[in-house]
Parts: sequence; structure tokens; C-alpha cells
Amino acid sequence: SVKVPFSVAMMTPQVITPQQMQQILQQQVLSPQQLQVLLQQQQALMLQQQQLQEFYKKQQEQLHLQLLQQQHGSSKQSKEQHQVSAQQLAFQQQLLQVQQVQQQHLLNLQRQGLLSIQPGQTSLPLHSLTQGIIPAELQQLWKEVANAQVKEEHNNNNNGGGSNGHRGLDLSSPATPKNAVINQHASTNGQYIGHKREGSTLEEPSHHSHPLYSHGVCKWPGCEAVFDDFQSFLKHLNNEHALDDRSTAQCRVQMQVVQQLELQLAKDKERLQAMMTHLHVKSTEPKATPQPLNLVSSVTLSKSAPEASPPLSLPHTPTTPTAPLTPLSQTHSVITPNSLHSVGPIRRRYSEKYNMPISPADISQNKEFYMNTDVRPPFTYASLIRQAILDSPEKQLTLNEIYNWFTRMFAYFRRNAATWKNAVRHNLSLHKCFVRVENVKGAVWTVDEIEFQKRRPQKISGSPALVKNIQTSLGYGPTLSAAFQASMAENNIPLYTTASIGSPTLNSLAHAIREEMNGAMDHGNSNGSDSSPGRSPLSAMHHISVKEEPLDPDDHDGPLSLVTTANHSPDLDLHRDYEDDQGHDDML
DNA sequence: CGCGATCTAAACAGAA
DNA sequence: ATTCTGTTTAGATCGC
Repeated sequence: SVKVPFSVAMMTPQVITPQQMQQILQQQVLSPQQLQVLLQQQQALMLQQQQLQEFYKKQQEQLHLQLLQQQHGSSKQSKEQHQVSAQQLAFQQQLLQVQQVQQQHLLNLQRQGLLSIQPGQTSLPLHSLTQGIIPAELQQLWKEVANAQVKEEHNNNNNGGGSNGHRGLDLSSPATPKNAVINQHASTNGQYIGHKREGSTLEEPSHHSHPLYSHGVCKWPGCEAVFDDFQSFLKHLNNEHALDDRSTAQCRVQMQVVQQLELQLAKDKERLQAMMTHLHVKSTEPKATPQPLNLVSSVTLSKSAPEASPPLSLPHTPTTPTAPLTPLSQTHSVITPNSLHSVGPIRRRYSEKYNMPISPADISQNKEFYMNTDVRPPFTYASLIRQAILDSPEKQLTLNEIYNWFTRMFAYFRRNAATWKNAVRHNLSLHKCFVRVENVKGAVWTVDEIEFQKRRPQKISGSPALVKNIQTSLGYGPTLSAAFQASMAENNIPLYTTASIGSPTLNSLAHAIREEMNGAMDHGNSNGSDSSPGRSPLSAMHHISVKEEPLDPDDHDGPLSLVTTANHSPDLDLHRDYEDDQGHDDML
């Protein structure tokens, strides 16, 4: 019945405010990537906060139940006491662990950049982070528990249970008053309450450091008794928190809390890992970076720059790319012949100036990215058309089917249909590699690999360019960082906007950024695709089937589904959705 | 600077 | 009359 108020304020310590974000930005303390990571973590934390809150609520309920149950079996308690006592040590250690876990978590975040706030700025005092956060909630809970227990125990005794209640009783009574007193300070939790700071005794705790004693306050869950000296605390600990029903129950709860937290932590870590992996892969488009799986387009930001990419300001020597992302070199090593031919020449056009190479591997791994992000793919129309055709079971597609493939595979082609469709037709007619074949049902387009290969060499003269790109990229760091930084720099996107976004909106975040710089990416970047070192064009190509390259668009079919539908083009259904790009722009 | 690749835009034409 | 398909031409950007 008693509800623990979960004040938002309590969680503020962990959350970085937009202002802080900006500060960080302005200080150039972090690179765009780092910020990205930071934002993600921030969001993860926020989510965690919510989950924790819920958890606490549940916990509270459970606790009440538990207490009631224990009440009934109080008679046995005395016997159990022995066992309990045996476990007490373990429990206490658990408590210790809890705190450690919490602190570690925070420290981790700190290390990862989340809290890399300048020392000078006390805006986010570390101690506040490492200390109260979670406890804040717990404290409330504990108080509830404690009070409840006390009452119950009282009843117990009054009812005649007498003998059994003893300890609990003794302790409870004194505790109650203390809580009352302390509650006032509760709000300032963790702070040095005006309380006797003079005593300086608070400062020395360093020596008698006790996990349950901090800043002159008893850290026992639900207890916030204040002490001037460590000795007093110890006394209190032994008296108030001796082995009894209440303590036991609290330990149990604490254990659960710990477990829950650990679980959460594990989950978040996993998530973070996945995010980093994902981002690293995607690298290419700046806007995209953040996006997870499917980008929910729901951004308020307006696309300011349609094609904007002019600012050659790129030269920002990226502020040290974030490490997590694997270096390009690695990526390239992944390149396989298959992946290579999957996509033909890359559109380097505007890209070159930015030196944001993209390896074939990236491409293949970016399928999802392009499917969900409205960024222009770095491939030429010819390459894309070829890919579309080769992806089809029959290695032939009608014009409309090609259109569908484009819209299905690339979010970018879900708009401006008139333009790109015209380009597609133009390419089909212009390039000899595309052969029109009259069919019963009409006409279909096929690819003349030989012809296609003929022309490829010219553009992306294999290695030299690639090498160059690689080097440059390395210089800039991970592809992701390069692209991301570039975009960020160019668009000067206000990151703080994202900060406020909840985790569920990671997607929208990406989208937002994307929208912001919509077009900025135009410069394709890229390079790699052809790089294929010594690709044997013809031979491999002939068997169109060979295209199992990772790129294989087919898999893309399922918007989110990772269903790998071999070559069978599941096309039908999916494209239907995008059929009229026109209005569907926002569909996703 | 010239050339080729690529894009975008647009004019046209024939077929559905 | 419109729309879809294709073909062409033209202008512009880029990289080599």
C-alpha cells in the first residue's frame, strides 16, 4: 500500500543534461564517435533507470508479501535464526557486492566516456554518481520495509508472541525515531548534511572504511542514521542491524536487487556491445551511425541540407576516433571475392573529397543500414541495377521490378522517384551491359557481365585507389568515425537533441541526424567495392548464381527479419509496400 | 586541359 | 489523354 515515490531528481545524477552535453561538445573533449557512444549509453542508462524503477516497485510489493509470510511463521524464526546467522556473513558480503557492482557500473560508464566530464566541472560530481543513485531508490524502499517490519513486529509482540519478537522489537523501536530524524536528510542523501561536519570525524572514515558507513551515515538499506564517529556507527550497526527477521529480509531483498542489477548490467553491456558492433559496421553514413535496427522515422528535425555536402570543412582532423570501432584495415581484410562483385563500381563522385572509404564488407553489412536509412548509397546506378538483376532468381527483371528492388533495398530511393527512376532508365539504355530481352510477358533486363566488367576497371581502378583510401581512412580512423565525423562536422548537428531522446528513440535519433543532414551523405564515399584485388571478372560473374555475396540483397527483403532467403526473390511482397515511393517516404 | 564515368534533367517516341 | 518504357541529348561534376 505504501508507495515509494520515485522522484525524477533521484536519477538525475546519472543522466547528463543537454546542457552538459553541450558543454562537453564545446569543450571538444569528445569526438563525435565518443559522443555517439556516450549518447547511446546515456539512453541505455535511462532505460535502465526506468526498468529499475519498475523493479523496485515490484520489489517493494514482494517485500511486503514476504514480510507477511514471515510474520505467520514467526514462531519458527527462532529456530531459523541459527541458520540465518550462518548466512548473515554471506548476506553482508552480498551487500558489499551490490555496492561494488553499482560502483563498477558507474566507473565503467565513466571510463567509456559517459562521465568523462572535466574534473573541473562539478556539474557531475563523481561521488554523487558512485554513491547514491540506485541507493536513493532503495533507501526509500528500505525505509518502507523497515517501518513495516517494525509495525508488524510490534503487533506480534503485543499479541503475545512476546518471546519471539524480542530482538526485532528492541531494535525496531530505536530505529524508528532515527529514521524520522534522518528522513529530513534523505533528500540530501549522500551529501554531508549540515550535521557535524566539524567533527571532521566524517573525513576520517577512510581508515575505518566500512561498506555500510559513508559520510557519517549508515548505509544499511533503509537506514540513514547519522553518526559522528565510526564507533558510534559500529555500535549502531550491531544493535540496529543485528541478525533478526528484519535484517534477514532486507538482505534477501538486497540480494535480489543485486541480481537484478547484475542482470541489467549484463544486458546493457550486451546491448552496448551490439551497438558498437553495429555502428562499426555501418560506419558509412553519419546519420546512420546511431541507428540500431530499424529506424523509426519520427523526427522533428527538418532536413536542412538537401544535398549539402559542399562544406569541405571535412578536413577536421577527426578528433581521435573512438577506439571501439575496428580499424578499416581490418574491415578490408574481410573482403571476399564474392562480396566484391556483389556491387559494382561505387559512386565516388562527391565522395572523394571526403575520403570516406567504404569497403565491400561494409556494404554487405550495411544492407540493413541502407534499407532503413535515408542516405544515398555510394554505388552507381549501374552497379545497383546490376545487383538488382543478379539478385533475382532468373537474373532478369522488368523495369518495374528493378524499381521495386531499389525502393525495397534503399530507403533513399523511396523518395524522389521521378528522379532516380529516370536515372535508372537512363542507365539501362545507356550501358551496353544491360540487355533488354523481349519476353512473353513483355521485356526484362539482364546483365551482360562481360560488358559490365569491361567498364568497371576504368572507374575504380582497383587497388591504387583503394589503397589510397584505406590509408586515408586509417589516418582518420575507423570508417565510421570518418563518415560520422564528416557528417557531424558538416552539419553541426546539435547532439543534445538526441540526449533527451529515450532509448526507444535511438532509432529516431539516427533518423533525426539523418534528416538533419539529409543529403549530406551524398558524397558517397566509398571505394572499396571494386577494390577487389584480382577479381576474375568474367569467370565468376558468368554464373550469376555466384552472387551469394554477403551483399545479397535478398536477405534484405524482410525489413527486419534476418531471414536469408537465398536467391528466391521474396521481392513480391516487400516491394509492394514501397511500390509508390511517393507517399511512402515516411512509411518507415 | 581533355576524357571518360556518372548524374540529373528533359525532350521524345511508342506502347499500353 | 495518361502513364509507362525506352532512347537520347545536354550540362555539370569529378577523378585521372
